[in-house]
Amino acid sequence: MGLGWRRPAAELHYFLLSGAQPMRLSQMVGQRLKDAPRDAQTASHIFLIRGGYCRPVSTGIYSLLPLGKRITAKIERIIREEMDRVDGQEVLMPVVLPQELWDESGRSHTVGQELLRFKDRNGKAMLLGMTHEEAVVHLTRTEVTSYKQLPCMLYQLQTKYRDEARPRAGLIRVREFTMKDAYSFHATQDCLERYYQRVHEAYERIFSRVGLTQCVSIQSDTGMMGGKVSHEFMAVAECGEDTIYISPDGRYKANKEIATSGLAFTKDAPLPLEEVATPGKTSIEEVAAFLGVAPEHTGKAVFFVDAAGKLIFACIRGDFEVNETKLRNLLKTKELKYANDEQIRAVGVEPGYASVLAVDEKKCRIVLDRSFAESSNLIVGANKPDAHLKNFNYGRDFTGGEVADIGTVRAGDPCPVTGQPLQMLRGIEVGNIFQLGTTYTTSMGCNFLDQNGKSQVMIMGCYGIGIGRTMASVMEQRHDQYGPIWPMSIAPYQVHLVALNFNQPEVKEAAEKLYADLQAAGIEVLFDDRGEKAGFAFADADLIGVPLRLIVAPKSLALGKIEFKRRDGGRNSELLDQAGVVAQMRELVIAELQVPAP
RNA sequence: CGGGGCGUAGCGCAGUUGGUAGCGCGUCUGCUUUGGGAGCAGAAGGUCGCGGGUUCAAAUCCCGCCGCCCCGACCA
Repeated sequence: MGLGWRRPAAELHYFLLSGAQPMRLSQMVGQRLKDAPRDAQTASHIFLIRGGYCRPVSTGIYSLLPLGKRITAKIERIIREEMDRVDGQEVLMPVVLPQELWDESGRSHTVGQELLRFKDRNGKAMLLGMTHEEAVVHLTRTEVTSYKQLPCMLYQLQTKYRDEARPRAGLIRVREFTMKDAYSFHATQDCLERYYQRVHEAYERIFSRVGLTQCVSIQSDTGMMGGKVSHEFMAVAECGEDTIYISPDGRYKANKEIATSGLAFTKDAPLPLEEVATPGKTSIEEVAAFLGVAPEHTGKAVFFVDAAGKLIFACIRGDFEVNETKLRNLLKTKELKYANDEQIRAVGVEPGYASVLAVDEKKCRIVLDRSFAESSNLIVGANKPDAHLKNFNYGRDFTGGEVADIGTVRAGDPCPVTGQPLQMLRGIEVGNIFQLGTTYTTSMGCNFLDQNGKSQVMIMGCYGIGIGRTMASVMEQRHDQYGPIWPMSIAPYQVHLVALNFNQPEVKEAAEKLYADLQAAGIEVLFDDRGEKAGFAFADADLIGVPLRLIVAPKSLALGKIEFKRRDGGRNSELLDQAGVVAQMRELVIAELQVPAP
């Protein structure tokens, strides 16, 4: 195609992608679109499609176009560097795995429909890997057999498939995606914990280097695994699926599933229990309004059915919501559904007017949130239609059930550590790290011989990062109304060269020369050689989001100048001397890559 | 899995009472333009999501299915 590629300057070779040619926009595959598909709603989804970064193939399944591939390649490169810095060794494990491997770990039975299973031509049960603990243990248990080989860490960048119930928001939640997954093996728990900390620091460097402006690590729900430590790295973004709470000084960070508040509840002197008529008032809002009190003076009853079909009677103060994850963890049940009226009546409770007083505890399990048990004189159901009880006091009127923290924290509730009001944010989970322990190494027999020649079970950690999701998250955090504003570290190109009035010989000549000189200086340059009108060219440049932009045009050229504009600088631009442009671009690129000049 | 919405050209959309499909953007050709998504002239591009039914006639009415999006549930 006669792209005029030249060998980059040796000292900058490090920063270039292998085989990364410069590109003429007239030849680049991937149209920019004026309108986004109607279903694209979040910023990253809109710009990923409009900018020609990727295209949908099926629900939650995308092809990456050259622009998107260049960005993910740079993210992957940064990840490789940081994984190598913590002594990781890159491997590649298969996407298609035999089910028998997952039978060994037991996960073929415990994982639900998210795991895509199929049979090969011989009828052998196969599956698509959604994570690779089994595969990596399969490798390690034969390759690593001595304490002398420990600790070790293997990582890969590989396609994962999860048959997600509901993909959404472009690349943020998909079914097929590239993940960096890493697995470490240790002889001792202490070694795992020290290594875990190193990976935590590597992750902080990764997310900083790829240009996330706000990324926090929070301790996360360890679910029924119990006792294991894990952290989620959350990119703060409005469209995030997870809710996180942070104290103003950052000392406390937790996600909705495990967050607690430092709320103190006060006990007033108990008043006599009294029945009041509340005809037709079944919800907290109705009852509170009807009786002229605030919701915090009421008690709410919420009914669930657990996996075994047992009814759960949850009590919480009227102004709080039950946190289903906390309740599920407390009950050690996998599944929790809202109960229907029939199921509620079956234990002798009147829906809408429920009271713990008349319940047979043998038929259902009663859990009381602290907000309910530690408040006084609450309005609760009278367990008969059209009536409530005033001045209910736990401890006096009822003593059964179990008291626990099953409430959802609200924005502004006091931090349990600092007492300051908690800030509530939305986040995208871009990575997680997990002290797995011996779950897989025990079940799959991954052992080593220690100094005494005794067989021991290896202790394991695992560490994931979603690549496409990271790209989308950076886009969520760094964009304006026109498109993304890429940081130099992952920008698809470093300089966007626009030629206006490209049909004029002097423009063409100057632009072609500048294009060649930028390449020769080792700079990744995207050359808009289409000769489109300025507005058209600029709108495309904004969608591509390259940090540095040079414009060759007749007016400035007549003065011996090249116009220079930053993507993050609004519409401001300055004129640079033609002679010094390449050197200046080189300096800026190097400076913004945050590495010392060679 | 529950609730809601949508399937007509690459993208965004219109299509009335049933009469044999159109607009804008994009694409191609020519000319004119050239600093924030230009103008004129011409052209290409459609199993109207799929299957069945009603009818002389279906994008339009009826039945079934599929796909896609949003909210919720679920999520090693």
